[in-house]
Amino acid sequence: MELALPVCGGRCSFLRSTRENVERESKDHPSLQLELKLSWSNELDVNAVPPKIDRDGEASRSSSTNHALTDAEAEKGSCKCSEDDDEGGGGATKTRQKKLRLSKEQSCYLEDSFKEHTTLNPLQKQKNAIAKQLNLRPRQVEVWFQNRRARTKLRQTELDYECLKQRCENLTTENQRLRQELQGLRALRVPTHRANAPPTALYVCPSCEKATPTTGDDGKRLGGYLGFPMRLKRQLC
DNA sequence: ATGGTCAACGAGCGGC
DNA sequence: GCCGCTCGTTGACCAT
Repeated sequence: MELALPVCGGRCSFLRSTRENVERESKDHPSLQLELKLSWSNELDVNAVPPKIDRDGEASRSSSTNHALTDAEAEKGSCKCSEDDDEGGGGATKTRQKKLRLSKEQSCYLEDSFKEHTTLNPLQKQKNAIAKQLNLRPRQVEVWFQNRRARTKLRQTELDYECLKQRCENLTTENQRLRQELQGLRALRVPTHRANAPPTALYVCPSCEKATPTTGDDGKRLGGYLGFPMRLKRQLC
């Protein structure tokens, strides 16, 4: 089986490439896919033996997408290719990390943790526990939570925007309808309206959308009588 | 080739 | 001063 070249020359990329290639090769073989799925799904077993890789090409037990550790690396708590970057530290010789995607299993575990709490609890206990569980560095867990919160906020902003946009469109439509209605009523306007009956003003609270009819005096106080039998004003409750 | 996604980072800020 | 956060950005990776 053909293997992709290691991206950063380290074991992690090699393992990642191995897995991706295996998955790619298995696309046309459903039974093999099932086997692989089961194989990948074992990765979270912290008691499992770290993956042994056959450099001749066959992954005897493939690793996670991002960071599978050798025994030594697991003990050190990091599998990163550059050793001088633990916890975001590093000196003048610091080299940039290659950006490697987290595996599905790692992401799922982090998602589950995020569902429970969107922030890591203090004293680094949770962070370290998750990091240990997933064979990641605590810094990676921290960054993942930061980015995840940012994504949540962005999604919410997009949702809010869509919601406001929809409301704006609805109001525009309603405005047009009312204008047309107004034109029709203007054409039918009867003078006795002004003399005998106070005009009805309709106030709609923009927050609760509740419409409240008011007296003519209210209408005058809030903007003056326009001479129309019905008008729409917006005012907070 | 290009645009989207996401891990990673640095700056800046506030709480303790 | 330290720590953890948000925000903006960068760069690797991936799908098209």
